[in-house]
Amino acid sequence: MQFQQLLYFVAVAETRHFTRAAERVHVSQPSLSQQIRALESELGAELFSRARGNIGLTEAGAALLPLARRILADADTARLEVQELAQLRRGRVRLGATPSLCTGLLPEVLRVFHDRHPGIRLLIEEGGSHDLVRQLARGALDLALIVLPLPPGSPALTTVELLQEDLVVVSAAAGKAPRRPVRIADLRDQPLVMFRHGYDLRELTVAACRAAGFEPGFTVEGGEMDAVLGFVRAGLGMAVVPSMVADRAGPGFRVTPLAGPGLRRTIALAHRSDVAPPRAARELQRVLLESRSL
Amino acid sequence: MQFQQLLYFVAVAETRHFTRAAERVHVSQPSLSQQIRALESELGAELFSRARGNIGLTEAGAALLPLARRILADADTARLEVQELAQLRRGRVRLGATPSLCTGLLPEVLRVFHDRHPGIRLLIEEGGSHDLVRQLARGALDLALIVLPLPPGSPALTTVELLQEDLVVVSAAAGKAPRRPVRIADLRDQPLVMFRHGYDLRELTVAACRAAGFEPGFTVEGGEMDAVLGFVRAGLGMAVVPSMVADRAGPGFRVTPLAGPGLRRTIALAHRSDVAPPRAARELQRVLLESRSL
DNA sequence: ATCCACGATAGGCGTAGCCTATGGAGATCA
DNA sequence: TGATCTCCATAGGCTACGCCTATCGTGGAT
Repeated sequence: MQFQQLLYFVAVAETRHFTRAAERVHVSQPSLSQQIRALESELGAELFSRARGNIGLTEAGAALLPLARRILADADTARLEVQELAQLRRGRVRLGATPSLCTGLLPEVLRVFHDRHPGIRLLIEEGGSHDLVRQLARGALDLALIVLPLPPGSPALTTVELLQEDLVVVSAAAGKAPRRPVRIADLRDQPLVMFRHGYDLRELTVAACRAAGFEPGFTVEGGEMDAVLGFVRAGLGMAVVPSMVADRAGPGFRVTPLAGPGLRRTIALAHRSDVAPPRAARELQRVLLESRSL
Repeated sequence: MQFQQLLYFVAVAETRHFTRAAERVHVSQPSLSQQIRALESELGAELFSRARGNIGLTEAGAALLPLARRILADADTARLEVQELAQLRRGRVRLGATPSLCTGLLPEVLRVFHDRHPGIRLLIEEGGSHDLVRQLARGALDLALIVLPLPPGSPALTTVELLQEDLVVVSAAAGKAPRRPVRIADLRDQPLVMFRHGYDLRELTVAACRAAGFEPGFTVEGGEMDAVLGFVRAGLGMAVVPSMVADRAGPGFRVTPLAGPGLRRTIALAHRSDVAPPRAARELQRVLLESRSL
């Protein structure tokens, strides 16, 4: 049984005419006749009663017709569905990102992407780089924005550097924070507000303090980015955050750059190396990389 | 898109393994790979993520899978249905027969047929030969038991002689009917009970009387075979009926053969010449012809 | 480092499906 | 009745596709 045989069969059943059916399906009449014969022979029953000038369905033909129609319709549906997925009219992308990027970079980029491909659902997984890497490997994410370098022992991921961001110190506008760049060492004995475990920023900041020779102390600890900023504005202490976040934090903050080499972190796009990401994920990756040059 | 491509696709989706899928569908692994590629290329999307040792469906593949399954299931159903029809496990025969045959020949033959093919519905149309011929031509009947010769101007029908039956005179057992064969001419001035219009027996009997030089008169006229026999038994008159019917009529009747050439009629099976009857009808025809030799 | 498992690639073969040309059998009309 | 027309079936040839075997390439395991 072949699709074109069913197609020809339906055409003959509907036109009650071999020649006209052949025209309708764009094959020569003998080819159509031959295929109908082949179908009949395979099924072991005549499908049409071939009376001169009055072609009609046999019982077997009548039984086959609705099934043939449904099979052809399903095949069309299949083509359409897959095409829509391929053409980004439908689908989804599962994107992982660190909390700071979720508030900083993503909103604008996702808006652009959504405007271009309104049919694609965007599923955002907010988490630390470490968790994101694991989820990528598991196939639970298509794409993730992570902080380089990858933790040691990571599965095979392909990464593309997206941007580097400087870390800055934010404090309450009414506070006593200096305006000139500060060194990490200057943070010794300063009240600090710190993110919950899981934020790469936490590990990075703590490591920097230790490198400068002191163990930081936290007046408040835990909470997401917004909470931390709130604590800072309330005067509970300072915090080290990406400059991008600090810039958007609004009034009530004093932003102080870090002196010397400062602190930077490299944000990269990552996906599994062994599997090409879905079409929609590749497109989102493109949009993300494109956003870099804006 | 081809059926075997969908079959291979489902096999790979279910085994998550090209080599094992190839074994399952009994083709070589390269052939299967090639067909999957062809399908992917036609649909314009990858269907599988080919990670080492972990073949998985892409979104497109996931969208296709249920449709592919349904298409294949429908194809199987189609094969099965048509085969059941062809193998006489299902279906119907529309058989036309004259009233006398319905009561005489048919019950036994239909019982035999039904025992052999319990899935076939038997639709019996009782009517005069003339009507039956018209219904055959219209395609409303597959097969009919008619009286030969065909009326002039009949459409193209193929007939097979089935049997010849003698006509006899039945009368009430208590009546004065002679026991020796009678001639048609002897029926002059005898009270006759006659079938309704439409019975071929009526035309035949009346024609025979006229040929013998008289116009028959009827004491009762109309009614089906059973009614006529009832009138005869009640002593209302005699009737000319097929010997087969007379034999089964039971007690209360005297059966008198007709002398000389007598009256015979030829019963034949008829079907349209331009269309082969359905499988089930051909089978019924076979059983009918077979019954002749019993 | 070597081997193994597994999917991809290459090349050859047979046939299935399509084409054009033609046959043959009912309808139709002069 | 015969000529023509219509329409499906048949014949023969060509191409392309699907299948095969043999081999390669590459990750993962020993």
